[in-house]
Amino acid sequence: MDMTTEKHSYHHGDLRAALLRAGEAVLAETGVEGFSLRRVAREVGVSHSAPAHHFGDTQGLLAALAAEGFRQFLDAMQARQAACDSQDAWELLIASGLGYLDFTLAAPALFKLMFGSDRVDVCDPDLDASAGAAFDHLAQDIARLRGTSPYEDAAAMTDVMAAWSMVHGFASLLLSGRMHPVQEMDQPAREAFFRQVFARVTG
Amino acid sequence: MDMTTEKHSYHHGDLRAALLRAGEAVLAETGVEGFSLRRVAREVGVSHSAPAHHFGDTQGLLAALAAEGFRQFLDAMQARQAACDSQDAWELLIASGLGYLDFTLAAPALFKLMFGSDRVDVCDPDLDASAGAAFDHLAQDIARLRGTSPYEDAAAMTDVMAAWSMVHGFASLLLSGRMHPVQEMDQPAREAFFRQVFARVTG
DNA sequence: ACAATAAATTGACACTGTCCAGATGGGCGG
DNA sequence: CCGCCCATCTGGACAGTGTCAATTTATTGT
Repeated sequence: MDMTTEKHSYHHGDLRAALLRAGEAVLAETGVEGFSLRRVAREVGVSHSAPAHHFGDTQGLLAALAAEGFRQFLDAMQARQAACDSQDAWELLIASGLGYLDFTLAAPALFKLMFGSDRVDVCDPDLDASAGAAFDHLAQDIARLRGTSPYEDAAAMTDVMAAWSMVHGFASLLLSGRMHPVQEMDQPAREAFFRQVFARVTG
Repeated sequence: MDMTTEKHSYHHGDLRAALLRAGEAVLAETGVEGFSLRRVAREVGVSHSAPAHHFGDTQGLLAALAAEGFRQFLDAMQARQAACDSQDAWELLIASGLGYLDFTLAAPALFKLMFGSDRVDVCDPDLDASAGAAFDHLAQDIARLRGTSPYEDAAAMTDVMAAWSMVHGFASLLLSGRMHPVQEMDQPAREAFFRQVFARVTG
């Protein structure tokens, strides 16, 4: 009766996890548009329609990958904050922004999938939850900075949207290849430039 | 001679323009990921491989569509500025931002193609030119506001990047469906909210 | 042990993009 | 006026793709 508890090896071991791992690799290699379910199955060494039993269709697997992506995304922001010397609220917000950029540059295809693609089922509850957790993290950063929760204070929510728009636009344009001046910078220069840009958010 | 729709010309007047028109419609209907070259050909009423003679492959047609998109994009910003009462530099910049949003919401699939897709040939010279023209427009807005050209003054270029990141992030998140509070607003409320957010850029 | 059932395979269908050999007909020099 | 060249367009072929249906395989509960 137990449905999907990872107890023992069924046929493959646990195909679901293997498919996710291979799916992420294929996504990184081919991009969202070139992503192929059959290719992922081939990579793992199972038949072409094995994935359907775990994820339904392509949208299902991509939604699972996007959900996993949002968790890594949150991790990247928290990692930067953990490595932050100061505990100043503003420095911590900057750290989140730098983590945002870290993730974007480390996993561009995943980033595009999470934010740009039509091929992912946006109604997936797991995806919605992990995306919500990432949003909450940013809201918390602003709450620490402003002293009020964005969920109660409209002005603080405006701050959240401004900060999010700024860092997301910066990351997104960087990936789109249309921000030539910044693209040629090395990492330290790019981060210094980002600090200058992001400083505008507070006013 | 006559360029209006005349039926069943064995060599079809100008197929290139017809393919672009149909391509835009198909793109709007199916999105980037569902875009199909054969579908476009079917829509126009020619054989499935006719488009290749004008655009090479799918990337070629999509690049042409993206280039056309950047021109409409520039038009949208200029239209808002033309309808702007004040000639104040700040108000004109805001108008560009509102035009940016107009275009994004009117042609979401085209927007995603222009900025997010891997399926477009980014080296296409026509695409590069029209994208550059749109960028120049924004640079001019900042030049008018700051009194110095971004191409000569690094601080002004930082302003350009900040303004562009902000409006692009806002538009992009709106499309991605992950900015729920703003999504439920009607147009006047959304524009008022955008003004609040965008005001952060100057400080 | 045996049957129920989840997991994975196989085959089919309708698509897709791209290549290639072949028709079609307009524009050009003669 | 004719006939030829060649860009334009056609239709078939091939290798992929996603998704559905019917089977086979192996694990689990009783």
